[in-house]
Amino acid sequence: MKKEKVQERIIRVASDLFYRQGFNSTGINQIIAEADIAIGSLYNHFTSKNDLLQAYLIKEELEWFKGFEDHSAQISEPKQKILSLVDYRKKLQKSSKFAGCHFIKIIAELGDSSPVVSDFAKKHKGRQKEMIRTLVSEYAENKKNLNTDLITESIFLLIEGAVVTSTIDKNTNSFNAVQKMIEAQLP
Amino acid sequence: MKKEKVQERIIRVASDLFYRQGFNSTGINQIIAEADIAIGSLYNHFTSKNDLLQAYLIKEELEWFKGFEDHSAQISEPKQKILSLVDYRKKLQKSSKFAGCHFIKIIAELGDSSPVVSDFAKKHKGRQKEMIRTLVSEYAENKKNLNTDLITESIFLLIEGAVVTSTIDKNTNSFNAVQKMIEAQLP
DNA sequence: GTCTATAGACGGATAGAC
DNA sequence: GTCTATCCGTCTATAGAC
Repeated sequence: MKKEKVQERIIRVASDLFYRQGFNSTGINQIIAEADIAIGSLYNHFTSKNDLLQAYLIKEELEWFKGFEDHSAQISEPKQKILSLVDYRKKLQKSSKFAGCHFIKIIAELGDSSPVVSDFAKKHKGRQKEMIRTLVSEYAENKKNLNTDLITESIFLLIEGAVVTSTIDKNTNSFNAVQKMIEAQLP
Repeated sequence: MKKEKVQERIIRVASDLFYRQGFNSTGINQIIAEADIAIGSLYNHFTSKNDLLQAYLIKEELEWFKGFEDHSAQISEPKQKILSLVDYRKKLQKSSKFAGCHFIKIIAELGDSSPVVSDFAKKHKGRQKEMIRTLVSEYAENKKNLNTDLITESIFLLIEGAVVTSTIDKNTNSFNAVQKMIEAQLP
């Protein structure tokens, strides 16, 4: 196992705190304390707290897609892969104790105050939706009369709704309805 | 027109700021400046900033249901009333410049740090869902073979997903898919 | 890289005079 | 109700010594 570099440790600790406590509620002092580094060291690697926020978003973006790839590696059939995506989001919610989606959270906290962050979140969600669209299109290839655009959009919205609902309810019930709806829409 | 009392003005200004900027990003000083009152006056009406947060949530809860009542007053047919709910959420998003759902926002910002707030949001979403359930049940009365529980859950999730998606995308496209899905599920 | 010190602004909240 | 002054803490960020 490779030794974790200082910069990586900073990002890991900061990401964890940003996610669990919120960006505004997390101070520089807490980050350096938990990462066990000096403040000078932090500002040697990052120019500002906002710079750390960028690194956080990039890290979560990469991990999200990498995590799904690993989770669904054994599955090739499109419909099963879509159901595996639902299962992936459910798993993420459970392992984070229902902390919610990183990108929905940061947008809720920052609003439009940071165009860079808004843009990043928008593109991230766009990539998620395109991934679903690809899978739905694959599934629809040898079927007929399937409205792939509407199915894509509704699966995407159902999953997003299930994530926010499970964050509020602190359980995974909402994902079950999503799975049933997908079964109904992909006969 | 009745003259707005000081306490009402404080709540109105604070609510607006909490919603647009976020709770943590809104300071007491900004609230008293925009409400044009003295700080002593604020603490005469509210014991703390958290006390103001409670008042904010209660206000938004009441206004949400009152707003929907007004919006759908002319409509009695259940299916049309559900579609009117979608239209209501769309309208709220447009008029707030896509600032999102008050309750999803505050949960995203505070996480589990305030059980009172978490509980309030959970109950609010529960009331929304029960309202949908009532309408779906009414609709299903003289139909057969409709899974009202699943339809209720999926409509609720679709709407929640559409709200967060429209908040990120800054447009109302997502609501169109919801309306089409409802049409499909309520034949 | 480490440490401590500190700037400078702002946070919530309180007290006293009017 | 208004006003000003102030306490005390925390915030991000910088500077200097080792």
